Amino acid sequence: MKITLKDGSVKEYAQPMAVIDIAKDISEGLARMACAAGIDGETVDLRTIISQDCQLSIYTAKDAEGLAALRHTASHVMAQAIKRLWPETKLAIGPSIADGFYYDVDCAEPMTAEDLEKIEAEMKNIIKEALPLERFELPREEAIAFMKEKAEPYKVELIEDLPEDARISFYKQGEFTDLCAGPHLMTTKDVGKAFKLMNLAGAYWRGSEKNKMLTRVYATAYQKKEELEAYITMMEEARKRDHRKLGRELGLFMMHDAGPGFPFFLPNGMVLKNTLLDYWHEIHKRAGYVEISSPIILNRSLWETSGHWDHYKNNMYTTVIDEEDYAIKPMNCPGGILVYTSEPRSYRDLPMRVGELGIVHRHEKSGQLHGLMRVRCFTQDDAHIFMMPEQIRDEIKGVAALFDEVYSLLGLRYHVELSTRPEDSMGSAEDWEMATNALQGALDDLGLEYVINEGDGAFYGPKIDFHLEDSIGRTWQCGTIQLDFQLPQRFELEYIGKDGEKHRPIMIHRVAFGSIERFIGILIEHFAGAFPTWLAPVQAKVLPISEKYEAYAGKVKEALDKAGIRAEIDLRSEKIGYKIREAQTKKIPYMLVVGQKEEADHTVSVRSRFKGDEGAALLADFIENVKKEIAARENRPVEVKKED
RNA sequence: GCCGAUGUGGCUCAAUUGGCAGAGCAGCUGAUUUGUAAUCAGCAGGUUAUCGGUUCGAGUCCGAUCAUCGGCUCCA
Repeated sequence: MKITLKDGSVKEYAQPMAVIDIAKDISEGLARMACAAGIDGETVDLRTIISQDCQLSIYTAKDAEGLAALRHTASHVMAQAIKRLWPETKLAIGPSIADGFYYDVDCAEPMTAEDLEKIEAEMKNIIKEALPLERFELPREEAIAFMKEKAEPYKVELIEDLPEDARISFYKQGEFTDLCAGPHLMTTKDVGKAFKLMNLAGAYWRGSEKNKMLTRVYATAYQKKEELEAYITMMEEARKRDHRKLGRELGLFMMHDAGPGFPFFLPNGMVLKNTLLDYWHEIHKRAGYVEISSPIILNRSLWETSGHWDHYKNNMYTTVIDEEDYAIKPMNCPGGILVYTSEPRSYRDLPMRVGELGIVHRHEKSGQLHGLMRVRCFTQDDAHIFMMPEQIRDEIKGVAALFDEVYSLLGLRYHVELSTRPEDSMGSAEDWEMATNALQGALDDLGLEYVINEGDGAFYGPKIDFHLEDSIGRTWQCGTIQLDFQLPQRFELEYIGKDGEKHRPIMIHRVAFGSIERFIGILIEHFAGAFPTWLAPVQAKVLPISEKYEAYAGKVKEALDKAGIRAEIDLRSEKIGYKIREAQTKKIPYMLVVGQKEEADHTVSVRSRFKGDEGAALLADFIENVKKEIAARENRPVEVKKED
């Protein structure tokens, strides 16, 4: 194909097979695009062309697809480098992901951090070589033979899973060829310099722990060096907000070898926890919930009825008392159910919303603990709703709306997942359809966006999960709404209907925070420890300029105490700058500087952690304003200051 | 549980090839009495995660265990 460039010269190109061009020579790049897409290059200001299966698509350089192609090509370059350095290594898969890309490999010798540097160096060579990426296809059988010859068992397995009549595509760059659907950049040179190998991890082949564990090399790549640097800086900043670090610095919680996975809440953390629970009580009371408390240890026969003894025993702490088996509860549902069965129920009682702040213990395997996010003992802000089938949709709606209110108040971003009937489910198809429709209908009514996880529901019913983000973008399931047909049957729950007959209620299990511990972990990272005033363990700190003003400072503190504002006083013989610095690093919302002027005028000099020096205010006025701010549970802009 | 890494005062980190465990911050004591992000001096604080091994000698090398970190799997 001949193309005439802007300068009048004529260049000939092979039919593009895989093309992405982040060319500096825009006129040539545009010419290629014009050729490929059959459009007039001069009228288009696009920087990227990608071909997939010979179908050309055009993206701007900023498009996610363009970046994904860059990273995917980088992953091929990485695999090529690894094969050059250790030819015996077997390749598995190497996709682009949200923050970069990875490649799973099966290597004879364990890889080390130093190896990453070697790989990076070899990748630079490959990029310098500017190897063109050539796409070709083979029929399935030939493709299998091809990968067998290359002694790549994982690739063979992948191809064997493709349909009989499939034509399998490969991408070749120099001596290296990989099974791949594409798309890719035109040459290895186009990967550029903005890439970095991040770390090593283990990952099971095909995500199953029954399979061999492979070595996963994580890396990232960007189009521009500045973008890569910005990403690395962002990750460093994010690490400063790690709840484990802030939890220690702010005196919120601690861990101890005496109980791995069992968090200790420190005084400041308890204030935070209790404040959240006060809020929880308030909104649940308003939403028509009652609250109960059920025992932490219950006997074996109860757990057999609930099914936990059979299905969850490995995660349960059990003990023998007076020759009888007991278990510490891993979930609160049986307790709630026993309360339901404590007296006959009428349709008039339904829906019955039974809340419980239940402490549960689960023996999570050692490798899965993570600060407050994943612990072995936690408090669920649980509730069980017993209802008639026709009430499902409205109840779900009420619960989802309540969750949205909680997350919105705190400015938390979340995403919703709807999980549907799994293969080994119980209950009739009609029940499942009704329940799933109810969940979906409720989400639609509320206008909430959600993704559907087909077949990912619990065996007893479909569910809606609410996922929140931590500081480095990992998401954690917090809220969940689960419909349950099974436990009402196992416990033979009943209510007397309008018709005078016995009917079986349906249950919802739901948590808004999920676990208080995890939710606090999320909040610490979300606010970078600088909580809005209503949540801050210490809301104001009185800072006398010198000993001479201790008496007045004491009066100020007393007034704050009386007004219900959580206040402390700093009586050390330090300079005011030192006291401010410390209060600031402890992320206390208000610092009240008091000296001669303030004492004479009955004022306080207000320094806001967020806004800096705000000048003098009458003590009474300050108290009124802060009380209002606390009562309204005002949010605060999230910001991380330099020295925090 | 699996793969890889790490473990030194409360915290952050030093300690050349194996050769006397150190600093800053925090704490305590004293001096200082201070006006919006670090006043000065002194004191105290460690069985180098634990157990075992190699060695004349181990924070350092080897093994096991525990915990933590990054992932995988599982999950709130």
